[in-house]
Amino acid sequence: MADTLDGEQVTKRARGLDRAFAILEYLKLKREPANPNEIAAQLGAPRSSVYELVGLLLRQGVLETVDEEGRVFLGRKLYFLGHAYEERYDFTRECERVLDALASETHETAQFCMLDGDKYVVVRMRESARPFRISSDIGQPVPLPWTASSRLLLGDLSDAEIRALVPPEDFTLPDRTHLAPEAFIAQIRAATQDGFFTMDSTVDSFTHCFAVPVAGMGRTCIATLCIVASRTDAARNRERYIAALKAAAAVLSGRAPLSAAGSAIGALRL
Amino acid sequence: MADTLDGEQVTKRARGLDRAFAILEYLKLKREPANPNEIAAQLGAPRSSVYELVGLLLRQGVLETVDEEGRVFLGRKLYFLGHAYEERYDFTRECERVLDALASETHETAQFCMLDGDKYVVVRMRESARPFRISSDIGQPVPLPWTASSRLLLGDLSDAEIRALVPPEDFTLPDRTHLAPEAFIAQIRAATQDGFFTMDSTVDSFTHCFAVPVAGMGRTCIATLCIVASRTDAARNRERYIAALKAAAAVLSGRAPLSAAGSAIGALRL
DNA sequence: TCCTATGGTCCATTATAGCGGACATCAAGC
DNA sequence: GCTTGATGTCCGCTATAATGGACCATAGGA
Repeated sequence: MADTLDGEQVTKRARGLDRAFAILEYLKLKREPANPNEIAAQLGAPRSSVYELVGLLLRQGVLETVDEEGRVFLGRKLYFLGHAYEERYDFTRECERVLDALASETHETAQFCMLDGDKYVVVRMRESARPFRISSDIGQPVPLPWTASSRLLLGDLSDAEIRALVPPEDFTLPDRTHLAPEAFIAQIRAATQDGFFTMDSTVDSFTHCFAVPVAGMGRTCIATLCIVASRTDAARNRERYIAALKAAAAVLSGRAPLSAAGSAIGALRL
Repeated sequence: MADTLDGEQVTKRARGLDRAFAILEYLKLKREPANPNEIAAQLGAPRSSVYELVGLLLRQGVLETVDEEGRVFLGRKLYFLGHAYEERYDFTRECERVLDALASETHETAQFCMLDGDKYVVVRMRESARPFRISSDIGQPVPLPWTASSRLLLGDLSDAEIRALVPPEDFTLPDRTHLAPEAFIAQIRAATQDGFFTMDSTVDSFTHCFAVPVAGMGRTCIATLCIVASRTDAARNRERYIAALKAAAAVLSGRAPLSAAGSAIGALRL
């Protein structure tokens, strides 16, 4: 497997730092410990390199040994760094309150979502009491075309930028059907115009997703607020949910971290 | 300034990975954005190296650009990685509940603390409604001798290991007085024997700290639970607080992450 | 018993990452 | 205007990090 962030030119040797974060990313995705051997195999990276990197990361407390078989997982240091990130933006507190309000008002699952490179991620979430499980966990990257939010998140990019950003394979939906990039872009333009987007979930067959943009930093959409509801609920309460989302987004708009703005553009620079 | 983790032998060139995490650590401590120039100066690192590293970390989303002047801060990717760490241990949920119980029962600030290399850190905290501010933020490293918890956290180490672990300068307390290592070790032995330790805060003049050990993974203390109270409250409720802490620790003991066990030992290996 | 798969260490080679220092820019102070 | 300091870029040198592959140990399975 090649680099996740593929650099400008094809180099023979990978940079230690990039490999290190590939290891962390792998563990984040897998969500359970692994031994260096396995990590190397899954990453397609040289074993000797991975063993060395893992050793370094262990020394730093960025990885931790989990059992006697040498398996490792993400370490406490990452927790502290993540905590410092959170603390920086009192914006996050605002976000929590807005999600609470949304969830208690609609009794549905409410999410705050952003771009992470060329993927969509849920940043914060308030789960409803409803029995069904949600598609995506916090921080787990999801191909953009699979999500309602992406129709808003990419609103500030040109057609060419969108095509450059989204990997071709991401246009294949979970049900193996293919979404034409033109159709995707058309939906983006319409959604950005409307100020909301809704669609049936692509990852299950019984939920419907609502998304509205959170504006800020001179961009029309640096994040989205979403509701995930059962399709029957969604049909019954469509207008109410959209109104609730728009009201919530109004609270948040203009308060999000500046850094959010650089996200998609940063990915394009590569 | 030399490496924070000083390696075995003195090498001329620092490793990129170590520098990178030194940068992250610096920003975590500073708790606000900085430009690469300043980071390099503060770290005593070559500017060209720091500029390159910062560039790489920005590409990874581990750092984020914060303003037009090129200042950077910790990035969203760290938040996601930290979140994955948290999620891994349902132990954390248990911890939250225990802290809530402690806080509501005592109306004091309750903390869950661990070792981080050769420092003490607060991992989780429930702040009381009392007006005074707490000494230490989550994830901020504090010299061990300054804290009540350290008298328990180091209980499994030998005298020699303790002397090797704690940097000499850390024996100088915030009020500039010096604590003799022998006295420190004697307190550790006594506290470990007693199963608790209390002392007036070293960082302010009006609070008193209570700490009890959380056992697990074959060690007598992998973490501590603490209460920070005003000195008058502390005197009035001493026995009650200790009892509450011991009960809370009993709930947690045996459930903490295995990885915690490696912490102090790992630091000694260097 | 041998054979194979899995997990981990070690080492020489060489591409390159980290470094130092030159250079450019801009703003402030005198 | 000239100087100074703070910021960022660029480039060549060389110490060394990343690599491939040999090697070893262990555990099953045939």
